[in-house]
Amino acid sequence: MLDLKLVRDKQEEVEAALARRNGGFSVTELIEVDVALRKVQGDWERLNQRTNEITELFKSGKLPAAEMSALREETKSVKQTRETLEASKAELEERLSKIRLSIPNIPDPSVPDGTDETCNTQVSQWGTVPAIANPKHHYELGSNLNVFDFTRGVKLAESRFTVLMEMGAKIERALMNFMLDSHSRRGYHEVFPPILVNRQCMMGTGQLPKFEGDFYKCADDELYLVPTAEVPVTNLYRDEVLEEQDLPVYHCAYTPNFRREAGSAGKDTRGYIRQHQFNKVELVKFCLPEHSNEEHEKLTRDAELILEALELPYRRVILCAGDLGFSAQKCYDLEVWFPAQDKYREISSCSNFGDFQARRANLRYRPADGGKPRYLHTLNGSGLAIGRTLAAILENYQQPDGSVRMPDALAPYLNGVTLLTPSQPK
RNA sequence: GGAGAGGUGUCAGAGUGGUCGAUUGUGCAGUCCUGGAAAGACUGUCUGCGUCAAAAGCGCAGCGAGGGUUCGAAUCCCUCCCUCUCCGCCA
Repeated sequence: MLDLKLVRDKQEEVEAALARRNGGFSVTELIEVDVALRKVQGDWERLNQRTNEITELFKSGKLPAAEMSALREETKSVKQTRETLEASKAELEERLSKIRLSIPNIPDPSVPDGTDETCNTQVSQWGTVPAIANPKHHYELGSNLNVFDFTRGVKLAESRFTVLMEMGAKIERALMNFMLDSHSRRGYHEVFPPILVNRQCMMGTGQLPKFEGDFYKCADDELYLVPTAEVPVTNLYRDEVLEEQDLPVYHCAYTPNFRREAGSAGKDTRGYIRQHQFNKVELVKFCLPEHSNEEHEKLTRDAELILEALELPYRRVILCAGDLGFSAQKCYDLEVWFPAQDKYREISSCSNFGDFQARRANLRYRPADGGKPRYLHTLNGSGLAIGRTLAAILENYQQPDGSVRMPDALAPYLNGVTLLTPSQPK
């Protein structure tokens, strides 16, 4: 949610910044409604003032009977006018909040121009792409190694659900623990939040109201399956005021994630890359506004360290303004190398939201000097998407005979298993 | 799921329908006192919106949420939500 005062004072700058996104957002209607609302509110407040005056007169004690009934009459008419005003006030407020909730965040000045993902630019690159002759896809390798059972996943749910079998299940669990342990060592406090969250949470981080159809929702309860741990973890401190000295706050969390939209693109119809349900370890930060850029770099670095520990080649790209997510003001994607696809694929997305989510979720901190509460800044990033990590390991660590080595970093988590071979018993 | 209790300011906890943004205690900040601290004394200490260049000031709103009664509601009535306790059912 944008700062209304900023929009009022710097309409043209805001509009120009929003124009860098796709979709042509305008704030003219917002301004109109805001002006109208403030006028109605002023009128309404003056009526309240009069009502309060009349109440005072009654309180003072003995009023002549004639005056009392005159005042009663006046209150009646004031009440009528007020009801009319209240109706339009409510309508304007509704419109205003609807508009505000549907306008995305302003791209940071350091975000490059561009219309879509083809305009994203590489910032850095790590590792060397392995030389593999005729690399197999992760889903071929994984099926042969009894890591994935795609067919039964569909039987149990529907397409884009997969059963992890045997070592598949174990590696997934190992990755989860490895990631959480690594981040914990770097100061991220681990939490394990509810997987179902209420509507307010989804509004707070910006998933709703705009993308209603993208999520799984309970039929009989106002609850949603989380599309990312970002939602519950960012909402941990919703409607709270943190102390400045407690900032920054770092959290890491594992959750499964559920996304309906995952199938709509028609991409990655095979394999384990794009599922309706997938596991992820998420990093979330709350910090002072003046530190969020620096914290963003550090957070992205913390996600990269997981890829480096697993020795997976990757690159960092900065998203152009047109590809930026709704709530983000700046975002780096980490893309891991997939040999069989012969390209880098997204495995982490690290965003700085500025105060956009903080306004929606009412996340504030009390300055150390005791001043008024201010909105803090929120950030998050995948650290990492576990399923894609598993897929990337299969492809990058594959051997010519169809077996797959395991990354050294996972050794403590795999009970000594260092190699997956097709002959492995079921 | 059944029965009961309750939702007020950092917390605890008052509040005959008007004098309540709200007693008091506690916490916090400042001043005094002290060699220093504790204790004690005093003062201050909620948030949002509007007005204003800004601050002060002023106005409006807020006692879980939403309605109703009334000249006037934290206080009365209705609906909803949430929390707690006991029972049941379970992991």
